[in-house]
Amino acid sequence: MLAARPRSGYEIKQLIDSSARFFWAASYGQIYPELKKLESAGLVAGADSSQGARQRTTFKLTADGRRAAREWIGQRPDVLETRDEGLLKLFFAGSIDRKRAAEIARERAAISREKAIQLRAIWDAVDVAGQPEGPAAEPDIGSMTVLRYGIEASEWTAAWFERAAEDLERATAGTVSFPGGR
Amino acid sequence: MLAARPRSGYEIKQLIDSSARFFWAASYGQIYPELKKLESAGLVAGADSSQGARQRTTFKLTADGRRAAREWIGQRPDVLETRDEGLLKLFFAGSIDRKRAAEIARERAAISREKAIQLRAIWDAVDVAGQPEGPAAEPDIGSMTVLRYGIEASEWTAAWFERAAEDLERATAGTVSFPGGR
DNA sequence: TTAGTCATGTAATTGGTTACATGATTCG
DNA sequence: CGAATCATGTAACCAATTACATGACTAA
Repeated sequence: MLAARPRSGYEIKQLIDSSARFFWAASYGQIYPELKKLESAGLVAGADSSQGARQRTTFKLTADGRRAAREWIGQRPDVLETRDEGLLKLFFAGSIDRKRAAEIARERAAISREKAIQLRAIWDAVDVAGQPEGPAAEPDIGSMTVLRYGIEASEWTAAWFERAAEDLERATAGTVSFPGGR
Repeated sequence: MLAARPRSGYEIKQLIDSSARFFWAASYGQIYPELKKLESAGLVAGADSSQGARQRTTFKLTADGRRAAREWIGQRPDVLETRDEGLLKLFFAGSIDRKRAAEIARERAAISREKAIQLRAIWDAVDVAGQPEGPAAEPDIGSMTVLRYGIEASEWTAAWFERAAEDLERATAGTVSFPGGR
């Protein structure tokens, strides 16, 4: 995040919450100590940028830091972890409460639907803010792609679970057979 | 997992690794201590089921445990966390290494493609094993739904990033304009 | 004036992984 | 006979959240 421009810990947190949160969250308790660690490793440099009595430290990448970032981005992505309580509950519905399965699927659909709405709001905000500065602003292609993915994946997922809920309703109501199976 | 039938910690880990891992992972270092905690809370009961000299403890749900499970599954799913390094790298590509964006998208697609293949293998294994026992076996509807979701979502994601990689290639090669934008 | 936001930070705790240690059994 | 698998467990460590503490500035 410092590669784009110098920022304070507070700004980093804000930026995460308004964009990266849906695929990589972070808290102050992680950000501030990490900035200190990076500074003592010589990868970032902090400079006081207080406004009057309100304290503020902005950090920028050092040459080493920029090199480390380049190296990191050059490596093949590896981490892909998910904790999805909706899937977990659906997974166990059969052995704990069979008839709740459809309801869980519906709730899971709602979660994705809400997420899609939130991400769309971010998209619209960026879209409006990004334009007025002219062609030089160049809305960041990578982050916009990620955002688009977030929106479309959430919508796809919401539709998937809505459909699954219908199938499950039919299956749990009458016979045990599973429509669309195989 | 104990709601379906009594299991040992080892079996729980196996079951997770062969099905739930993709949306909720767990390690021995988590499972064994947790079983002890649940036992002292009276939610599960362990019984020795050693075969000869090979030790083995199977745990089953107590009445309280079953009640707790029902209560848990009755609650609306809440946790939905993701750590996706591919998205993270793509997000930063613009400020660190613009021309790597397409490559990252392609790598991200490959990750989802591999996942889809793994999940398909599980599906096929369950499908074969589940049938011979006749209609009484009743392949668990919830877990099969979850598995189907995993497969289809992974395939959808792989296709999405493949397409995004093509768009990014075109965008980074020539002009800065973003096809398919908005 | 007060609620909201800007701004930084730490302590306690949680949740989890990795690596290690041990040993039995089974199958090719 | 050796490799794989069954089986349990702990210690060290790491990553991260939550809650708390502090205080300045700003806009209604």
